[in-house]
Formats: sequence, C-alpha cells, structure tokens
Amino acid sequence: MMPKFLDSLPMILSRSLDRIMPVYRTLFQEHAITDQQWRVMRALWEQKHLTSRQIAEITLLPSPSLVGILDRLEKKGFVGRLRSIEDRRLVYIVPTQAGRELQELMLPKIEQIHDSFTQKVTPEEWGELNRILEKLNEYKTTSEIASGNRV
Amino acid sequence: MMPKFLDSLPMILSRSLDRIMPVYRTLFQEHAITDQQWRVMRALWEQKHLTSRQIAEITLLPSPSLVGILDRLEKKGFVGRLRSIEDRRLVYIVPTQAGRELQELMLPKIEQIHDSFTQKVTPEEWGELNRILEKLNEYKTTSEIASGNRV
DNA sequence: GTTTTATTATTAATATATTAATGATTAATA
DNA sequence: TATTAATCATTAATATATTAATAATAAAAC
Repeated sequence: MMPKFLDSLPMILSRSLDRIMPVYRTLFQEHAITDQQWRVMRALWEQKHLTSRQIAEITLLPSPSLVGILDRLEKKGFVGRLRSIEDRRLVYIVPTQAGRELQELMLPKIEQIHDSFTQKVTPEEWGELNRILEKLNEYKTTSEIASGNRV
Repeated sequence: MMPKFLDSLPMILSRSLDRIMPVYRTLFQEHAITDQQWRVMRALWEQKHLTSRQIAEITLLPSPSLVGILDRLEKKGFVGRLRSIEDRRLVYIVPTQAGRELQELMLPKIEQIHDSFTQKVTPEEWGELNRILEKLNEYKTTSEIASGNRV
C-alpha cells in the first residue's frame, strides 16, 4: 500500500527529464547556451517580439529567473530589449540577426532529437502519454487534498 | 511536420511537474523544508544510514547540490554526518530523532497526495504512463542522434 | 480628477543545478 | 611496494529557482 518513493509522480517525471535533457544539452553546449536560454530563443521563433511576461508563460520559466536569462542573452547579442511606448510597463524582447541565425542553425537538430524520441514509441503511445499527463495535470484544490477526499 | 515547441518531451514533462509540485510544496512549506530536503529525508525512510553518494543516486540530486542540502538539514537538526571508519572517504548520513519524527509526520500526507494523483487515472493508465516513459528513457548514444538514425 | 487597485518588470535573499576541479583516501598495477 | 588510477566528498564559479517585495506605470473606482 505504501507508494514506493521512486515510483511517485515527481520522481518518475524527474527521472525522465534527467535521461532526456543530456541529449539536448550536448547540442546546447556546442552553441554555448543553456537549456533555459534555448527555451527563450525557441519561443521567439517566428515572432517579431514577445513581452517578458509572454515568454515566461510560453517557456514556463519564472519571471525573476527570466531577468537574468535575458540579460545574458542580450550580452551574447542574441536578443534586444525594447520598452513599449503605448504601455511603458511592457518590455518587448526582440531576436537580433545573430539570434535568428542561431535559431536557424539549431532548430533542425532540435527537431531531429525530438523525432528520435517520439520514434521510440508508437504514435498511439505518444498520444496516450500526452493524454494521461493532461489528466494528471487537472487542477485540484489543496483543500480537497487536505481533507483527504478520494475523488 | 515541425514539432510544436510546447509539445516537445522536455516541455510536456516540465509542464506536468509545474502543475504537480505546488501540491506537494504546500505540505513542505508547513514544515519549512524544500522539495530537495524532503527527497533526502524520504530516502532515509527505513534506513539506518546512507552514504552521500547513495542519496544522490536515489534522489536524483547532483552530488555538489547535496553538500549544501545536507548542510542545511544538519543545521535544522534532521540529519547527522558520520565519517566511515572502514573507508574514510565515505560519509554516512543518519537521520536524527527529530528527523524520524518529521518523516512520521509527513509521510502519511505525502502518500495521501500520491494517492490523489494516481486516482485521477485508471490503474491501467498509470501502468501505461510508467511503461511509455521507460521506453523513452532507453539509452541512445549521442552519435546515433547526430547521425540522424531513425531507430 | 484623485485615490485605490492591478499589472509589469525588476530586485533581493536564499536554495539548488551544472560543470570542472581538488584533496583525501583506497584500489589496482607494475 | 611504489606508482598509478579510481573513488568519494567537497569546493568553486556561474546560472537558475523560489518567494517576497518594490518601483513604475496603467486601469478602476470613487
């Protein structure tokens, strides 16, 4: 009855990420950027610009982290910051020419890696994975959990 | 044909973790410990002691991070460090009385949360999830990926 | 129109991740 | 057994995560 620690949801997901990320990271290192920095560049793909907030939502990166990540991407010359005129609270993040070139260079290989993963399972299994994870992601209030309700 | 960024394996796993961890974190915060600190305490459950290296393997926490995590758990009085006599390179991590009490206190609620997740899907789906993730975790050399082999 | 409330990006403080390197110790080998 | 190689915990340097707070600005309410 006692759930094995190693079989808990956080552990099985973390274990998968631990196995998967090194494959991507080899590519990232060739271009001297980090996982998070690539996430930002990838989000800018086919976009003229995005606000910091939009990038945080798309990439799942927390806003406070994003400040430093964008600082470093800016220093590397891959993005620029542009303060909005209509709403001066907003800051638009814009990929530079070098940023676009990096995207063009990396995206095919990223997709290649992605394919190498999806092709390890059948299309049905890939669909199942997404469907089951979505089901687990469904919102449940902490009060429900605290009260021990078995839904 | 172009895989959607948001549907990539790292993103779907990260998104799940982002949804799941806050549920656990509410409990962690009640006891003023972090995710990682709980992982260590949980690994010590029903163990007299574990080496730092063993804990790293079980918890998936990187060794360099573990040093600080153990420092803080030690300062909180939940674990102790014991240098091995047979092999003086080893350091045994031992839960203190307070550490045991924390485990006893938290474990039932942790299991309750775990159940609340598994019960969102059928037993078959839970099995499928684990099986599919295992399949995706299977090792593939970076050279295979670089060469673009479709296995 | 002025006060209040929300929103956006950011800072601050602490904890952790990543990669490479190091000191102490033990195992392996010539 | 003297040397070399491997192992364990740790440090160092940089990047990111988490939570709370703040400054600037905009929207809402009065």
